[in-house]
Amino acid sequence: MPIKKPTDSVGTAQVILDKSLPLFARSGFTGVSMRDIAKAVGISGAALYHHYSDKQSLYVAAMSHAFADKASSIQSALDNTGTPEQRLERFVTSFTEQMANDPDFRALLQRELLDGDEKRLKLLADKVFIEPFNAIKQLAQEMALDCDAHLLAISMAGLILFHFETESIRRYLPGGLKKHNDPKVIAQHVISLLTGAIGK
Amino acid sequence: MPIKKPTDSVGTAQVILDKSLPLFARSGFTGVSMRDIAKAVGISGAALYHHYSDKQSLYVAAMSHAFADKASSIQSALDNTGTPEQRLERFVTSFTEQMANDPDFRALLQRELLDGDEKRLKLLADKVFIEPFNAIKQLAQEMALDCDAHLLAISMAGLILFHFETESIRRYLPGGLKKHNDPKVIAQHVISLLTGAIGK
DNA sequence: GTCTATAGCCTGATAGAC
DNA sequence: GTCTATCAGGCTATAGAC
Repeated sequence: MPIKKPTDSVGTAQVILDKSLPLFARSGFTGVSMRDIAKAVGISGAALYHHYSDKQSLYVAAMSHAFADKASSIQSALDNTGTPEQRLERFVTSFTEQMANDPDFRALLQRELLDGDEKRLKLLADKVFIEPFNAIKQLAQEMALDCDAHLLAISMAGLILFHFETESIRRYLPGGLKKHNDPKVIAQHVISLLTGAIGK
Repeated sequence: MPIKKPTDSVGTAQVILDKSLPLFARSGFTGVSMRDIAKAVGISGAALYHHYSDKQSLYVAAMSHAFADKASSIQSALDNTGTPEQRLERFVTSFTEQMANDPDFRALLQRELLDGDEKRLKLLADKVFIEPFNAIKQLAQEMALDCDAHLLAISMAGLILFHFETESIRRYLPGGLKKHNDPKVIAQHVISLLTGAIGK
């Protein structure tokens, strides 16, 4: 049971992050105003500045908060037990499921790749992706010794993420079906492709 | 030699599209002001409204213009001569090269996938991607009869595009090298992966 | 910590001269 | 077709009461 603090400022600061994150994910930094966030939180615009010095700080805090949560859950799919094939299957299935369940994270990631400055991208890399990326690289190396592990690790992530990125337009492309948005179907397809079952 | 028009409005309207496109690609719809565009073109803000009724119309016109150009050049890499393997190799090489040479198109595509409304996404699908997508689907079918062609076509495009999407962050990920941004290296990697040379 | 009020700037868009 | 001038409103951020 947490000790009751003399002020409730910490609580509000957290609520601001939680409420602003989906707004930033949906509309981007320039597409969301401090008024929008204040309205979503249920306080006045001026009160936001009691917790964060400016809009940029609020954005970075919201982003860091969201990314810190993801880092550990991605990592959890990467234990070292079993054959490389089993570990690949486990990782792809888990990562696909996690991405499917978090559209806000996906959108925020895409926006950062487009608009993030050096500092924010380095934060994103260090805080979220370096550890799982290294594990995937190692996995990639075990499965394909003669292939550039960095390239393959990127390809693995891209194979999964691109299906979600294109969800909005696949609806208008021939052969697009509901099941193509099912994480189980996507994961199985990616596993087949990566294990060379396709095109051989 | 074109007949000289009594007005030069067509010329200016085109210049506006050409100058505004890189701005929209770099900063997005909400990140660019009509004043920014006017300054880039070299006319006053008010003059823009002589050519386009509002900001949204200008944006859609610029987008359509850029996408119309791309459609034919993507299509040109998809003739039907040679074995499926040769056709795959030719398409991947050409598509990768084209994407590498047009960062504005890539950025605009990513932004539309994030922010495009139904109407714009349908336009993008019909005007740019349906034809090449069908050709890739057919190619995919010939190379992997038991695999969902729609899924595989998306994967092929994703394998290529994701390497460019992550250019900004791969710099901070372990094993990232300059050569990973070379379209020849990327294309060769994707071809290897798709033809099952990796992971088998 | 939160409020109301507001400063100062930038925005999309328009009016009307030339 | 392009200009200058301007409007009405939204924006970030601050001041000061409670």
